[in-house]
Amino acid sequence: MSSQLSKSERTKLFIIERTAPVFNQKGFAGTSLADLTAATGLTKGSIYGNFENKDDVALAAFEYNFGKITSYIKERILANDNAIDRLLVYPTVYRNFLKIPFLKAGCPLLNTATEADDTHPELRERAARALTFWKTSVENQVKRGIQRCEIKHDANPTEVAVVLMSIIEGAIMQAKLKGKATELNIAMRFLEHYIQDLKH
Amino acid sequence: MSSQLSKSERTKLFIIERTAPVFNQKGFAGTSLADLTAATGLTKGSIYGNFENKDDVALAAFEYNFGKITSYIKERILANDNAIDRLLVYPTVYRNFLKIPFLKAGCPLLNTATEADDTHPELRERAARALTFWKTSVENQVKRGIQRCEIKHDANPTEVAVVLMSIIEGAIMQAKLKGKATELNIAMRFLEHYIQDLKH
DNA sequence: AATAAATTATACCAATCGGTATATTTTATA
DNA sequence: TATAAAATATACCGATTGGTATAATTTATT
Repeated sequence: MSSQLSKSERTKLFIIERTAPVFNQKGFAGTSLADLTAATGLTKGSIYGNFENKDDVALAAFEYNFGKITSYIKERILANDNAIDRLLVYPTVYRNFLKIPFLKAGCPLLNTATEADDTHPELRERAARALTFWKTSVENQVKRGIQRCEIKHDANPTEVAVVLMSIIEGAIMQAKLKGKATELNIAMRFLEHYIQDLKH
Repeated sequence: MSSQLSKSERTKLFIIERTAPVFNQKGFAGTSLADLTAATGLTKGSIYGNFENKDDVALAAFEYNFGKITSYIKERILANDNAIDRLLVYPTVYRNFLKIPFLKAGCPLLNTATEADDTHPELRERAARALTFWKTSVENQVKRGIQRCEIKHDANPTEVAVVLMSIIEGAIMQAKLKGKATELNIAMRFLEHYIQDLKH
C-alpha cells in the first residue's frame, strides 16, 4: 500500500487540519495539548512524534488557516479579469464570512495578530509576513488595473491596500463580537463604493 | 485616618490599575494568577479577598482600560466645538497610539473582542457593550453636526461610525503587528479626508 | 487602649499544564 | 514472512494552573 504521502506526512497533515480550527477559535494560550488530542483522537505521544512542541503545531496551523483563505480568495480573483471586479472579490467574500465554515471562528490573521503581537514572537512573525503578503497582492492588483487603464492612474496602490485591509479586519472584529452582520454589511457596502470610485 | 475610599476599595482600585495593562497585553487566558501577584506585589489571598475570581478581575480591568481611553477621547472632543473637528479627534489620537502609554499594548476593545468572542461570554458581553457605546457616540456627533449645519444633511451617521471604527481597529492591528506606524498613518490620513468630505 | 471586624498572608489543594522516556504497535523493506 | 524502522500509545515527570481554608495582621470602632 502506498499513497503520495508517507504515513507520517499524512498524520502531520491530519493533525494540522483538525487542530487549525481549534487554534483559531481558542488562540495559542487558550489551546491546551488536551484540546489537540481531543480534536485529533490521537495521543500526546503521537502528536509529539510529528511535531517538536505546541508552538510547532500552532505555527503550522496558522499557515494552514491563512493558506486556506488565500487560495479561496485567489480562486475567485482569477475568475475575474477586470481589476475592479478582482478587488470587489474581497468585500464579496468577507461580507459572508460568518457563513463560510473555516472562517466562522474569525480571521486567523486578526486573531493571531492581536494575541501574538506582545506574547509570541514566532507566531507574530508569521502573521506579519501574512499581512505583507496580502498587502502586496492588493497593491499588485491595483497596479495591474492602472496599467490596463481599468483603474485611474492617480490611484495609490498602497493606500488602496491599507484601506481595504483595515476596513475588512475592523469590520470582522465587530461582526464576530456582535454575532450579526449589520456593521459588516455597512462596511462592505462602503468598501464596494470605494473600489468602484477607483474606476477609470 | 480616613480617606474617601475604604481600605478594601483602595486595594481593589490598586489591583485593577496594576493588572489592567497585564490583561491587555497578555489576554485573559495568557494572564495567570502569578502574573497578578507579580504586578501588584500582593498575594493570592489578598486578591481573592477583594475579587471573586480571575474573571472578576479581568472584567474590572477591561472596564478600567476602556474607560481610560473613553475619557481620554472625551476630553479632547469637548475641547472642540465644531462637529468635523470633533470627529477628527479620533484619527488624531489613534495616529499616535503607539506612543500613548496605556495604549501601547493595543486597543483593549480589539484585544478583548478577538480573544473573547468565542471563549468568554462575559468578557465578550462587556466588549460588545463598549463597541455599542463607541458607535452611539460617533453617531451622535454626526447627528449634532448635521443639525448645526456643519455636516451635510445626507451624511449617514451609522455609516460614518462603522467606517471610522473599522478603519481605526484594522489599522491598529496592522501597526501593532508590524511595530511601525506606516500603515496606521496611511489609514488615518484617509480617515481624515473622509471626515473632511462630510463638511457642509 | 481594648476589641471586633475587615483585610492580607501563609500554606496548602486537586487538576491541569507542556513535555518525555519507553514500551507497543504499525509500516515498509527484503 | 521475517525483520528493521518508523509511528503511536502508555505511563509518567516536575511545574504551574486557579482556587481555598485558615492563620496572622491591620483597620476601624468604642
